[in-house]
Amino acid sequence: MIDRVRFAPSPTGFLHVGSARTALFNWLHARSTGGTFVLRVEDTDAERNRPELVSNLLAELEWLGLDWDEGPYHQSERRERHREVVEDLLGRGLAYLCDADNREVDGSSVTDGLAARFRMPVGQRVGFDDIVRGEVSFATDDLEDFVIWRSNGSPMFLLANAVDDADMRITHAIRGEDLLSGVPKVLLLLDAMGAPHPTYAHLPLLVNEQRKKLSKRRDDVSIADYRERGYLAEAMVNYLALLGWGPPDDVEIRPLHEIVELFRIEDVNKAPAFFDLKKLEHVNATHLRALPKDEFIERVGPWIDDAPWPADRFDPAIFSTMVDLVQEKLRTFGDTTRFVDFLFLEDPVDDADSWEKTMVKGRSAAEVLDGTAAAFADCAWEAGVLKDVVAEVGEGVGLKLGKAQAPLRVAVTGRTVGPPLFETMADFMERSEVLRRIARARARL
RNA sequence: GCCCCCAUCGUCCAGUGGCCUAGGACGCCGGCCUUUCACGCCGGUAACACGGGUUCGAAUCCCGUUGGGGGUGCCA
Repeated sequence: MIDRVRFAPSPTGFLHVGSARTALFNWLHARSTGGTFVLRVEDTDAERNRPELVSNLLAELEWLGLDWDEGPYHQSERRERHREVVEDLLGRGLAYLCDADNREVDGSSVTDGLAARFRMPVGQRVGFDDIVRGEVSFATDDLEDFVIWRSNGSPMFLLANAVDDADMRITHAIRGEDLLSGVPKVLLLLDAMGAPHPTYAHLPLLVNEQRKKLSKRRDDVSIADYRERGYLAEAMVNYLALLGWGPPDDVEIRPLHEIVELFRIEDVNKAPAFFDLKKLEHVNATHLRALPKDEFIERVGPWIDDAPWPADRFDPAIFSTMVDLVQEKLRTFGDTTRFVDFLFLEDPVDDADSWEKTMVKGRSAAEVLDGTAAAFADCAWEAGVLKDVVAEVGEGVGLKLGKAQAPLRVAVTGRTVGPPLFETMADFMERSEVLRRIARARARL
């Protein structure tokens, strides 16, 4: 029998990184074992039963490359089946109807205004063998009768979850540890239906710096936000795979297809993992550098289209050459424009920190600008020559090239950080424009 | 409160009784390279929460303590 796993998100309007990690681990298990990955939308709550919320979710899963084999099924479309199970339980006395004050009411069919509760057995212990956690058990005496059908005529999550897992013949329920304590109730429900138990694997939670479950309010948890900031899908899934799992050969940064080969759900750890943006950036930068130039240019397109310069000043040919100079310096696609914007902007940006650092606190800014302006006026317009000129001017005021080029760089590009300066000026900028920018900066001093 | 889970460098991962004077990665700190930044290279910092057992031997097994987290809805 082949394994059947499912990702069963509740549509909240966006894909949360924790959910993405759960989806990824389910997908990895399916792909690495030749199993089936089912997508099921848990929208029993009427509030969440909105198509546009679901389509966002699907789009992000597709972006991550997590393709599903079945579904998406919608729990909201299975209400009759859920009702049937509830009424069966009522008929057998395993559940009972109750009113708004939680008083038991006679009857064996669900009616408007009445909820149904599952009757918790007394004195039992419900246990299971979790793939990542081992043996886990709960005493039914610590649990209470729980609602399985709402008075508004809809099934509750646990009921729908149990019925759907059974009907869809799910063999492995791989999901977040926050759902661990709901397992005994589901098991009891499955037993009542005479359905087999799936094997559970509860993944450690993703936590923030305070070691609390990642929260929508305080933390950056939206996959879409990371995508928009210029993170690569391949970096995102690569990093997510590293939270709670590690490759046996210690090679952390690698393509998804290799992870599929190495992944085993039994190797997942139990301890919560901190979502470390610094490491994500490192993983992303590594994948970004590895992109072939053509592909980089194609994929960075949206950020270029969105750049702060006037569209008619942009020159694709210049940009293409600049890619050779800046691709290795970037951490995300979103970083790209600030490395090249000075070439396409009328005037360089005014970056306060850069100005402060070189023009105000730096030594001899005026002398360097005056000296280079004078020498640039009639020297050969070649990178090597420009470099020699700046080195010479620097020498005159006791600065090495590294320091001497700083004011010039800020005058021309607006920033202390950027591509190699002399090559860029010689190849892509007019002498007159460079002189204009030097003069412009000099006037501000 | 009650129930459940967790516990190796700041962080992620390795380690499943001897190969551990605990390994890799991110970060951080030095150095090299260098026209900035980055990359690359070299080096460094830094951990088995604590206390009892079991054993010839424990990061690895057991118990307890402490700490942290999750759950405890007619949300999922």
